[in-house]
Amino acid sequence: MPGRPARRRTSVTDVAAAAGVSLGTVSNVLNRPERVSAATRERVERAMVELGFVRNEGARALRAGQSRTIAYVMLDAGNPFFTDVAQGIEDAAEAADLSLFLCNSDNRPDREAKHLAHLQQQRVQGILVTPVDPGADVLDTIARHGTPLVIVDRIRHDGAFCSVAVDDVLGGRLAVEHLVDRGHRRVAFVGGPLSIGQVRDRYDGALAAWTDAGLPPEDLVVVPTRTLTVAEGRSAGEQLAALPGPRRPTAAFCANDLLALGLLQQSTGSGRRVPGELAIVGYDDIEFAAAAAVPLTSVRQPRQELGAMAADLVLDEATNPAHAHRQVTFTPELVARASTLG
Amino acid sequence: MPGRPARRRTSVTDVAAAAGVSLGTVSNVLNRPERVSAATRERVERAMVELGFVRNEGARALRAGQSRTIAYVMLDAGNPFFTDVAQGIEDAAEAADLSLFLCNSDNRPDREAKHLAHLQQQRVQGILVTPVDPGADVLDTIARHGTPLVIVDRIRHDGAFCSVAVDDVLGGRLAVEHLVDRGHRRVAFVGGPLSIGQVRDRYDGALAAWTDAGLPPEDLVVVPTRTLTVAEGRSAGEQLAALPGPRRPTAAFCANDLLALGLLQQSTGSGRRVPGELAIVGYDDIEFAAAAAVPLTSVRQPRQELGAMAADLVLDEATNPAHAHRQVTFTPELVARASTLG
DNA sequence: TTGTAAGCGTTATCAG
DNA sequence: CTGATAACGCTTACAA
Repeated sequence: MPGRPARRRTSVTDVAAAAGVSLGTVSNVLNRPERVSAATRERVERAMVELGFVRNEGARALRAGQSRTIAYVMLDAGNPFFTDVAQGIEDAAEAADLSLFLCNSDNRPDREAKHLAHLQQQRVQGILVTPVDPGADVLDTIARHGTPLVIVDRIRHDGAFCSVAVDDVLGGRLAVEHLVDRGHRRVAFVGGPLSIGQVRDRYDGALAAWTDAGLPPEDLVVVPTRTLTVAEGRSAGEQLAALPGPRRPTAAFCANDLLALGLLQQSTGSGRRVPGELAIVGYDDIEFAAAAAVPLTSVRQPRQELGAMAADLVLDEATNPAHAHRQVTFTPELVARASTLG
Repeated sequence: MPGRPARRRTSVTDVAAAAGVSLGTVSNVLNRPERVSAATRERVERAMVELGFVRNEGARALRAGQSRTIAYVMLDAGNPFFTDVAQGIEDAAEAADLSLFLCNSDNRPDREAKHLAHLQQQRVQGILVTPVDPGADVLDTIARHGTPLVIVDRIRHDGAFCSVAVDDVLGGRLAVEHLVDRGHRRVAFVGGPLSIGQVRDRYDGALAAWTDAGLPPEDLVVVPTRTLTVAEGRSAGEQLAALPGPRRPTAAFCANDLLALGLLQQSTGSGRRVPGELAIVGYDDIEFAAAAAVPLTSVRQPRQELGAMAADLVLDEATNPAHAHRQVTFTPELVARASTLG
């Protein structure tokens, strides 16, 4: 078995030599084939195949001064919400003939910073990011250095970047209005930490709807969580179960679907009927929400549209000299299912 | 509000001019700082900050002849199994001081091919891929052109690449042995198409265990699916429910967890008790498996280890002249939970 | 210790 | 329509 192919790859020069033309002609075949006679072109193309020529994108970008790549730095690749957003970006990128690279910060600021630095060194055309902290200085630094950057699913209130997000205050409202409509008068808000803008907004919307309905604020019980994960949802369920009967909420609004699924599992697993004894509303409407054993009522965000819009915005910033930053907000929608409709 | 920063970014030359040194010195500050006097170095570093210098990785790689990036082309970013594999790769890559780009083929051969082509044009150090079709010619083409390539979670039987996978025949065995142990004498295998190597192997292992137990092959009923998704799991549930009582299996082994979750949901949703009337075993042990309303018995694959090993293999192929292709196989493990333990 | 110059692979310009 | 040449930003001998 022979070793790997030699270290140096074949270049336009090699192709030119093999085809008996100058390298300018090879470049023309690549970039303006119409300027080359059919015969020559064919000879060059044959040489390319024979030599296994692969264009060096780095050199090309170096010369051109810009690349054909954008990137999305995800907050949590394990959360289906973000992979759906990524899907939307991918489709938009494909339509614009751009390639998309995905990176996962996994909620870690250090990893996020590393990815961002690497991407700007790669001179990608633009960066989409769902940041750990939308206020973080790294983001400004990237933008200041000239790489277009769009914030996805978060808002930066100073308008320093384009951003696309969903109206989470409204989403929180929808969830609680639904529960109030179904007759619940003691409801838990499960989620945290409130320092996350999303969580804060959903809570604010929830509280607004609650008081608008004339209900006492103390009957909207906050069950704080450390993260937005299934495991934390389970432990929230234990906390709820520990409350004395009269103080125990008859419904819970969870800040995302992972929490809701954890809560659902803990509840049914320990014998509480859902929605009979505890109604549950999630947030995001990920695929697993509908697929849960008790299909989950959830607030749906237009995930793919979110991604597609973000892609359009970076592209505009990268190519349109008259670009102005925009904050685009989408409207969420409540999807009622069995977990509240018993 | 001023427009974006000027098109041209500051280069080593600019930094050199600003710091009053030659560009060679700037490069030394970047690459062999010990060769530069402290005073000069500091002057250069200050200039870098002031000018907002960002190293151009494309140019660097061009000159160096190699990049510090590897990539993983995922089969389905929406399947938590693959994001966990990616997590393992990311950790290994970080340890080796490499950056990882993720791409998602979304089960589409055309998208896979596009990503692979783009990556080899980017001259990444190596490519990890879970291919739509491990036998596809594109893979050979990549390798022939000199980019190290490792197949993840699939096997290429001709040994043309390194690969890491899990012993799926054994996994299938474990699942069915467990069910037989629990007394089941009529079992469904839910999964398909059998043209997918994984599915085929799991089925073969299941059948082997079944006949080894002295049970008649026709009592291991195949319920074919078109894809490995939650939706197909649900429709498999409907097919099972439609079978006349005596012909209806008392347990199902699903080719992955998404199918199992769909089946679980359809079953409990239509009033069948799990595991009382139908025991269910999944495959992959994704996080949602344990979090399902009836926690799912599943065959666990060492996902992170799979990813980490794959990263080690590409790295070896990229850097070790004596590299020889290896097929690494991991051993799966059955995790028994409520869905079979009633 | 610092500076100079060549070259990585590509593309665009401009003269033939 | 073709071919020589410069330039993109960086690294690395090698010279000063």
